[in-house]
Amino acid sequence: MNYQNLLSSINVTFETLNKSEKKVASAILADPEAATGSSIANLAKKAGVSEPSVNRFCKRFGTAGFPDFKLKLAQCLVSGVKFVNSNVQLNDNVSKYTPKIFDNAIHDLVAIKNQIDLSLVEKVVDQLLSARRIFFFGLGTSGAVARDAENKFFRFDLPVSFHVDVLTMRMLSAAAKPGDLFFMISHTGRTKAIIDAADDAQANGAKVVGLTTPGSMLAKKSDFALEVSVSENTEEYMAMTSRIVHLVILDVLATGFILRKGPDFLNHMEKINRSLKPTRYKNN
Amino acid sequence: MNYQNLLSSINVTFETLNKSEKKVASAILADPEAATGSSIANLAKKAGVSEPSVNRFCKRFGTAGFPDFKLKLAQCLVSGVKFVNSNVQLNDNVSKYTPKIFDNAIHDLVAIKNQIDLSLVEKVVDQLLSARRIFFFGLGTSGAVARDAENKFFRFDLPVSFHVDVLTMRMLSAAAKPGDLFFMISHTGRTKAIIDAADDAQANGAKVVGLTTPGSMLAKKSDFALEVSVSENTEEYMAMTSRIVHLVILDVLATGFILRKGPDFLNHMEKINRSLKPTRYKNN
DNA sequence: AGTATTTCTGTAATAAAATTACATAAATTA
DNA sequence: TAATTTATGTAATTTTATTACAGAAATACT
Repeated sequence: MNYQNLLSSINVTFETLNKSEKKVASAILADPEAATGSSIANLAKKAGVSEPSVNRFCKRFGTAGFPDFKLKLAQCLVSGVKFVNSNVQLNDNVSKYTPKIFDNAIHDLVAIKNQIDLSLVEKVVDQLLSARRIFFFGLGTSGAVARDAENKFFRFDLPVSFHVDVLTMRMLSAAAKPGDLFFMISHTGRTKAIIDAADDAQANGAKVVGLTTPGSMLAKKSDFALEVSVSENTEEYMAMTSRIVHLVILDVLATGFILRKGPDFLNHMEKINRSLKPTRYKNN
Repeated sequence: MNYQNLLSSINVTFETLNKSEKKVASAILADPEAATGSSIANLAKKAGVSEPSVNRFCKRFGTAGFPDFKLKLAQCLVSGVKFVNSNVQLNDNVSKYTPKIFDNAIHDLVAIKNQIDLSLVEKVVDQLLSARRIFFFGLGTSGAVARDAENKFFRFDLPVSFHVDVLTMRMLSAAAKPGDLFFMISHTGRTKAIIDAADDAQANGAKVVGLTTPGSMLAKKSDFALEVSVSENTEEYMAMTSRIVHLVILDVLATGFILRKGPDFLNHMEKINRSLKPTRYKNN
């Protein structure tokens, strides 16, 4: 259990709590700030339970006891992220929905940061380093992510391309060869065109990396599945946080790539950055 | 006294402290993390002073007492630790650079969440609602953002398009009309093609929204400047957090748009979501 | 220098807070 | 319905923090 999302842990597990624990949870969620300042007796009274119930509650959430719980709660509040009730409501005004949208993104980033399989990251970096060619495939929202990925990775002196056209995807995967890397981006992991392309690519001896939801079809198929689970309901009004997380994971992979290439490689990167100078007006 | 920099307060005022207070300060500064976890007796022992001395020390720094002091110290560590040393180093391994990349993105999102001008958000939503046509312009990384924006806004039954081609940009801005909205995305805010297009569009009576760095050329020119400042040095190893923030801001705008349209509009959205069903395999 | 005064610091008592052990109550299962 | 498990509270204990006060150290003043 990580202190960064203590509040959201409480929120998420709320339904699994028993009666008195729910009372404690409600009391804390109602005013987390206040909870960090009050004594166990006070909070117990507010929640309408006994002091040991509060204590047990704290331990259930992986803290040493009440004082430790308060400490970690206080820390999780400082990051400015309140996960309580962060779903957008129909009657929200701008000062309500704006922080919620941010909080959702922040929340998911924190969650994935703590969940991400580091050895898998390394393996994927290995694949990127050794690939003969790299294809980023994505449709819809993930198409924008694929484009961003290409925009990042082409700088690495790699034969890389992104594709958002299902016919091109079919042709490329049908013509795949060992050494090719197909980097499939799909939030649902059920997009037919992507799944079919993954099948074809693998049948031809190419490797498939999937950036998708845990346990999805694509995740199961992929040689390397980067699984990203985002909070529920964030898609209701179209604020997809999954793509945000996908982009950051691609940043991580790109960073891993550069670091493995060593300091000399930075010259190459610098050359590319310099090339943009004439496209920009001077400052002021 | 601000708790956010309790640690630095201790540091700054160190010389003005008396003997036993200095001992306490040293003990805390030596290992602040440990201090947040220890009891007053423990810390007193470690510092070589009596317990009331520790207590007095805490009060001197504007806290209610030792527990309160620990709480605030813990909070200041959360924000402090993150900003220190969150830049990727050349010798970082995967377990070091991965959280740093995430932290950078999280940090910037938190910062912008607290800085964003809500009335400006509303104004831009107004513009989006009333625009005759909407164009998203962006190049390079911002091209992917523009693509993502289009992917979001076309669902709103709007004449919206995104462009990453400078010739097309020129032509569109040259042919702009009052009522058109040009949504310019540029991290640097100095990209010639974008600036030129903004000039042309405005000359033709169209409105320009800029999503860019504070005080940039584009920011100054824009009728509505959504200014996003991200932490320095994040671009060194190419983990651009600005585009992440840009995407989230576009989410905010999209959300504002939907909410203003009211509940009936959700049917329209639902229709679009349903349309994707045949493109996906069934779950399992 | 020596006394007075202020400031500092620790001891010991007190108060507050948290935890534990245990017993009873509630819920679940057989 | 009885047996068993799980949940919860009471009361005792332990830990922790604070306060009041007194003695020590430092400073200021004759």
